[in-house]
Amino acid sequence: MIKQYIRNELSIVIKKYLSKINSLNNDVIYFTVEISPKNTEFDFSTNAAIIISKKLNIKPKEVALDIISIINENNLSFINKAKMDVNGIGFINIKINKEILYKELQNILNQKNKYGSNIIKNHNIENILIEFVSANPTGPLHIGHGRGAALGNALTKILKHLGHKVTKEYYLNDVGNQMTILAKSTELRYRELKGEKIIFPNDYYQGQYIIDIANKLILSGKKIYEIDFKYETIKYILNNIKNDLRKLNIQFDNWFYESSLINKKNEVNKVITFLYNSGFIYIKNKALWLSTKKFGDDKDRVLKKSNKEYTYFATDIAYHKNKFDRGFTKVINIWGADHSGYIARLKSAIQMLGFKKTSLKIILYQLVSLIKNKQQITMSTRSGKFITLNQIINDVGENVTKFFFLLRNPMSQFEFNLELAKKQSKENPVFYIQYVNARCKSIINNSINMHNIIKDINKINFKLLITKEEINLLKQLSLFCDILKICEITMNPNHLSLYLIKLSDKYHKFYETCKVLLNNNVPLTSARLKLVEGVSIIIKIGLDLLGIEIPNKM
RNA sequence: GCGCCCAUAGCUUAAUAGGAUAGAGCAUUUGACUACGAAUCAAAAGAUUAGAGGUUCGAUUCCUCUUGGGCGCGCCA
Repeated sequence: MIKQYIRNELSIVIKKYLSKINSLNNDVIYFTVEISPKNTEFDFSTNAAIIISKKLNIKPKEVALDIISIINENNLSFINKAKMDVNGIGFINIKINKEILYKELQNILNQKNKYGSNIIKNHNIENILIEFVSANPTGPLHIGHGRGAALGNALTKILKHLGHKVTKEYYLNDVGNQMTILAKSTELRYRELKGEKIIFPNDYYQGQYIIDIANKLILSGKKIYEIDFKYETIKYILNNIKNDLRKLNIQFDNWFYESSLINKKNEVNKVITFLYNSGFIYIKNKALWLSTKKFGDDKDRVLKKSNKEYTYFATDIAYHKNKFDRGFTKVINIWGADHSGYIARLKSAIQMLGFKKTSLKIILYQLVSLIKNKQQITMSTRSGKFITLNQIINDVGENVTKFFFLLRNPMSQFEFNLELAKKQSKENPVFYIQYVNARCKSIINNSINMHNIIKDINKINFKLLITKEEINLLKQLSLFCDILKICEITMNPNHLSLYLIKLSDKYHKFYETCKVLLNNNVPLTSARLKLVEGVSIIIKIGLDLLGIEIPNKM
């Protein structure tokens, strides 16, 4: 939390400054706390003076000098001293008290895998529903679903760790045309296998898995009139989807069936009535239209078709009302970019229902294309041409697959090059990080044979950790919680991945220069051992939050 | 045609609300295992941030245009 500490302390200093110059400015000031550029003796820098100078119309240099003198005159707990940047732009360079680094390491050692949890203040805790994957049960998961799955899973873990209440949900579209076509596809394949001559239409599901299902049904010995093709097909496909997710070690708290909104409670009807009474619905060409344009959509949308059927959109509104009615304060949807055009209408609808626009957060990720043998393969379930997620996991492993996604910004398009992924798997950053833990554990194991090692944290002299490599490592450790906060703000776990790589880098450098187990220096050995233990704890928490397993040996 | 998104080193990419000299990894070149695991470390080289304007103390980031790519524009789901 080191950046947060510094930020808090700076806020106090700024208040002092503002009262000193009799400013009545009460605006919230957003300033950055950055790691200082290389080749300075300072640890962090802030642009606070520049930001303030803009608001008050004073020269940044003057503001900076005033703030710096307040910092240097007072005895602060986190900031040791401050100085103006070399070019005199108005940046304030900050040197921290090393004590806070040692203190933070002690926090890590005391709290172990709970470190960083519950740093959210009570009134900021949200009850979050996060919906992801939600692939239609019309075929196996492919690589694109894997990206959504990895993202949702990691984000959930991070938000939970920070102290939010999070529920993971999979929305299952088990209604509509596509289901009818799916059932008929299986039935046709079944009859084909029974020896009938059939013509298999082009717009039916072409995949091999449909034939597999039909085969299974034949083996069951049931007569054709005894078989519920829709039920059996969905059951089979769903089972496969669950298996794939299990392989990635991803479990959902809820499987929400679209049909449940229509069959039992008729929630769709209720929502439409409500919207109608609120005056948001009109009739045109014998269909019911929702005036989503009023809330920023490109055009109005149909809720009930002229043939009396509901549209997908109508049930989706009911679904989202259902989410909020269950008491969730924040609803997160993770969608592929092909759904981007759908955001405006859904946001319109939830506002009509009286919910805040911001309580629904939609995270888009760009679609994944796959390169195999230098050929690009686009994913299409209907045509049956795709590489399944299962194949990828088998080829490159579940940890590498997940990390491959989590290392990148979700908004960047990326081509999953199968050959490259396999080739790189040996030099993959995952192993770089995991190797840190292996080295940590190895040292800790070897230390068992040493005598007089101090184990009581309170008796260890952490001030012995003074080399450049030790300090850099300690600093990196103390940034962990700041990174988690950034992941929360940006809703993007890739900052954590990058942080772990950076931490690994600092650790390997430390490992090369600072021998831990020294026969002639028990106090230093003990202190360094605790540092190693701290690193191991953070690596373990971090990888766990990303959903990646960590072996003690490799 | 309209809308959303993307473009950074040969390749894969980073940059938290506009901050200082744009960070990494792979590949290339060089050096380090008689110190806790060399799946590592040290070093070299590699960038006009697609192009052109604009906004300002300051732009990869914001605005406009151009080029190249992805996705979406149903009474489908």
